[in-house]
Amino acid sequence: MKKGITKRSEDFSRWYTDVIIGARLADYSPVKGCMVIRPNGYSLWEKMQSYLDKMFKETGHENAYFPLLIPESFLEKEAEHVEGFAPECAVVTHGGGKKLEEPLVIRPTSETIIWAMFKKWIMSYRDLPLLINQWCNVLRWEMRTRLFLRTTEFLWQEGHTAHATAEEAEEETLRMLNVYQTFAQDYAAIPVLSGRKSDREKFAGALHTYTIEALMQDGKALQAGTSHNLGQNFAKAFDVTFQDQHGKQQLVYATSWGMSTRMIGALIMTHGDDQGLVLPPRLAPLQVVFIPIFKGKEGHGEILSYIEKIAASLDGEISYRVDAREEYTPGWKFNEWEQAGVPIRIEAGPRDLQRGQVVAVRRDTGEKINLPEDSVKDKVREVLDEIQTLLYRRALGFREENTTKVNDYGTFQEVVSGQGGFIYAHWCGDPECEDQIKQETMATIRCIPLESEVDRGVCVRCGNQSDERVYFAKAY
RNA sequence: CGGGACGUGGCGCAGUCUGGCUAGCGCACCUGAAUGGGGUUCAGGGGGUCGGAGGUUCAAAUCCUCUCGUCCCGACCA
Repeated sequence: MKKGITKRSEDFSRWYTDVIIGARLADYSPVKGCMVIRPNGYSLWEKMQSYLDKMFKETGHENAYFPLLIPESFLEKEAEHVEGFAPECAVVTHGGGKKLEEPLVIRPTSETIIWAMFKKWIMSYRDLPLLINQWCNVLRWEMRTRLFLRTTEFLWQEGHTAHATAEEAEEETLRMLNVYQTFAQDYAAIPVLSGRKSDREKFAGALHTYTIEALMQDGKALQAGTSHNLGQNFAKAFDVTFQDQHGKQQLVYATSWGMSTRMIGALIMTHGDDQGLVLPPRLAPLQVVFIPIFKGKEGHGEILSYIEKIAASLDGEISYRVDAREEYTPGWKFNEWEQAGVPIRIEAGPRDLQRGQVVAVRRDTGEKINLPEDSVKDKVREVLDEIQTLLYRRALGFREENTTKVNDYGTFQEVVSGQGGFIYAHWCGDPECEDQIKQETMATIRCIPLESEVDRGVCVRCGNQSDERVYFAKAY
């Protein structure tokens, strides 16, 4: 008997929502487009934060915090930036019961206020590079929202750096793209394609944008992190200059990069199954759950102390919990913890106690393994690693199966509307073609690979010369 | 903003067309007992005035008018 979760094959969107509700990651809030992140979801976010934060620090960045409210005029300083963000900004017009002299925008991203501050802090080349990150919430007034994927308010991290040269800025942009890629693959077990965005898809105000793109189980792509080379656009807009070694005033070069709670959506849609959430062990807030199997009224205490003893041997290295609730049956608990995505479940009942073993069950494969009492710790550690690896391989296999090299527009349209996935095809570089393709097929350019082998061909849409292939897909 | 649908205990719904019994069901919740290796069973129990306002009527969840809200589809997007 199954209830609660819609099958993926039946309705992927509903499945996605069911998984989130079932795993208690989040819930709908009274405010349209906003969500409440519940403890299960938030602890997952904290786990992500801790790894990312460590990587940011290792690459020389420091955390800081800038205000939520930004003078409206700041947003207007960089032409392309205004155009990109103005429509989705929430604006505060009143405060303290009075109309404000200048409206304040709730940050949709913090480039403007940060660069207003950078102007004060950067005088000389000795002040560079300036490497700042902030963890915060941002607000974007979206038309259509979905839990974790697109909500009006979301949590993220935004890095903002200032450099003396264009080369350094570019290097930084790619370095952070690489951090994101490492995080996605090694921690979230999500294979990603990295590359550059087309001009149409790039960040408003950037010279160019790099992205990591993941493929979800329904064949749609999801942008999971972006890194922007902002060139001197914001330095110009906010007049941020420094004096170089030769005494000359120069404009500063900038980057910014971000990863958001959307990553949780990516996690769900990459690894989840019809039973619910499946978490990669490295990000799972809870890695092992112990479930005592009681028989009759007697002996509950013995089973529990048997479990407690074994569980205690994991302490410090592996996060676990003992679910000793009496009011639920084992089967009920199995389902509940499966929905929550816990990587390993360990059952122990009278039979196990007698044999001096426990039964471990893998969330990813459902495989049951008998573990002798004294080998639990080593074995669990080993299986967690295996799960981590398998999840990545499985996802990678899926992406490979769903990446199609296409040479003509007919096939292109067929694949987009049929199988979906990534389509690796020639594009001439003309935004006009890109637009046409989007209108006709709903597919967009997800990324232009950084180093593609020279592969001469013709644009799928217009037939003009093309030297490289790009990845197309329908996207979230 | 355009097209469609829907608002009835916490959640999901029936009842509305064809006004009329005490507004019903499933899940969840509470109490008790048995059960316990894949959502256990039985018994008992609490909780709604039908999104809101107005109107028609002897009588409105049901008909009419207005209003508010939500969801889905499209134009925008980490």
